[in-house]
Amino acid sequence: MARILITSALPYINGIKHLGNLVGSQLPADLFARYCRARGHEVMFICATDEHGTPAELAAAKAGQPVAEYCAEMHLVQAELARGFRLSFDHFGRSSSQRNHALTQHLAKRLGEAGLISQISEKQVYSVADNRFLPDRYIEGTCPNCGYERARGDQCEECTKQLEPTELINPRSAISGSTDLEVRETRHLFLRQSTLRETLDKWIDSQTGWPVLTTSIAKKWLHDGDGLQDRGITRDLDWGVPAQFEGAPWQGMAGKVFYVWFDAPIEYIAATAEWADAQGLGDDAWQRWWRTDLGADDVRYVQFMGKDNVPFHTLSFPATLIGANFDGGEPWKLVDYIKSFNYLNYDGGQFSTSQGRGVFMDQALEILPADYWRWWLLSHAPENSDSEFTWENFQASVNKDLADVLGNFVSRVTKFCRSKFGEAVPEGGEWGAREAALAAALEGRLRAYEKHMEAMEIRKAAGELRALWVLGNEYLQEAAPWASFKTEPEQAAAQIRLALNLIRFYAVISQPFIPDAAQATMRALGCEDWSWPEGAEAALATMPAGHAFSVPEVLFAKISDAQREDWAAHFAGARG
RNA sequence: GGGCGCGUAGCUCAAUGGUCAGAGCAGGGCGCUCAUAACGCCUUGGUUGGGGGUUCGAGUCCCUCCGCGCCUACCA
Repeated sequence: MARILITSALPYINGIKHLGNLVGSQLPADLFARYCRARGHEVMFICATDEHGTPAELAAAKAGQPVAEYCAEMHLVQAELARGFRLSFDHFGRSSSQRNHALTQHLAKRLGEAGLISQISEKQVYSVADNRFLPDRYIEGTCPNCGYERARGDQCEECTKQLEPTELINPRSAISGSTDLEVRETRHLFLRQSTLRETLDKWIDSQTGWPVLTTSIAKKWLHDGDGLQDRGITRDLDWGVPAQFEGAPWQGMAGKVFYVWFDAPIEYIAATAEWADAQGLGDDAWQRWWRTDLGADDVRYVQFMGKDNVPFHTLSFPATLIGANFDGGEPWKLVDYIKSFNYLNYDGGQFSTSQGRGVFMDQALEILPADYWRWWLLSHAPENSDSEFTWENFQASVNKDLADVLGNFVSRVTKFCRSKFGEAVPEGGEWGAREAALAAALEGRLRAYEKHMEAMEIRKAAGELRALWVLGNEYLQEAAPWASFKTEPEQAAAQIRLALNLIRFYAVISQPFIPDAAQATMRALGCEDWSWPEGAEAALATMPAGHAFSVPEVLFAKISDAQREDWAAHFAGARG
């Protein structure tokens, strides 16, 4: 048994996430967590909402709510959707928690003591009407290069030229449209991660088997241009972790908060502390996952995220943890493996939150149960390149894989048994060569499935799982119990006894992908033995003759052409 | 502009430099009748984006061209 710490990138608080977000971090993390638990490992699976930053404040303002209230509500909404998709977090925290406030300030203080924090004064655009400093992209104006009138302060989307906000002609606030802008001086804390460049470089080099996507992005940031740059870790905002606090090794930061990308990853740790609090446990309960001097030395830590999050997880967060251990006093657990994902596109374009294009988590659950989405998304996870969602492909995959191959197998076996032997595992007969061959084939594919799951090769694992389902149909076709029943009912009984146990076998191994269907199947079988099959032969004898079961409801109803067309039209345009 | 990646069957995707480039779906044929008109077997389909090179051997390595995507440090 191993101890495995799993974190999913934190979903941002300002709205409901779409399926592209889901498949890029939370869903594959859940798959892995469920698999690890099923194999008997001790798992800590952590996620949280990322609640700080300008977009959260603006979303709250738009909703006419105080930001704290808005975040509290949206956190509940996201937590409910996570439950809807059966995301099995041990704790779903909030980056605005007291635990995160305390830990963020603690780590910042340690970094200050290590000499890794500097103060830099810089000029930023301030909007008088909005009463706030504006991030570059919240300033709009005419592009000095191409004349596009809605160019953003960081880059013109029309001609792709990178800009400084002060270069824009007729600049205005993208929030209010106000042109009452001025350049003001402001001081901020910077994380001197440039001094850790070599350390980070060596650390990344020492990792083996990381996805190319992960290492190439990290290397780019480490070596591009002048190399890794120091990064501002504070902002002029109200909502967040105050950068000025008792015992801080600096002055003059009153009214400022830490930048979200400083405090968000720290929330992985803080959320584990929130978990311990919720369980009524002491600090040692979470420290044994995060401090290698306090029990975490045998922990394997795996992170899941979309490619846009890679720089923060390969560089700034490790820099924070390494820096905080400058004197060897606080050895924090660093990540062992980063599984990163490309993007999922929607029917020829991108999912778009602003344009309401694509399917969002709440809408998805309104039209179909979670398992349908879990299966399609995971079996098409964008591991090697961006992948694409189309309704035709979704309908075809779900109908064929779930309804025909798996669902119909359960149906044909249980109904045949009910009509010929009644609703109990039949007795009599013996295994023959065909049954032994099936057991061997199942075991071979099961080992391959396990290998892919352990390597987090998600699409390959899904393919192997499907192939395992197919073996059942092949066996049934060859064994033909409907024929043997007429001549040798004992033989048919042995075949069906095996087939019923095979259904349980499928429920157990499929549970990480389709937990609800697995539950429903086990309930119908009246079986509570979820033990992972070590040997196929023994696993196929779990339910003995005489064990009562019932025929389950149809596990997966098919998606009709009419439904598909309806949804395709409905989700093409604006949300709602 | 710079960097990274991708381009393989109608579709979605596989293939440590090494048999005839594979699988699922879709298409075609046959079989079965337990089952959600489901299942099984067989089968059609490719100049691996174009061109050049290295090699005994290239989907894979190098160069070049075409097309697409992502990142480029103040969105998170």
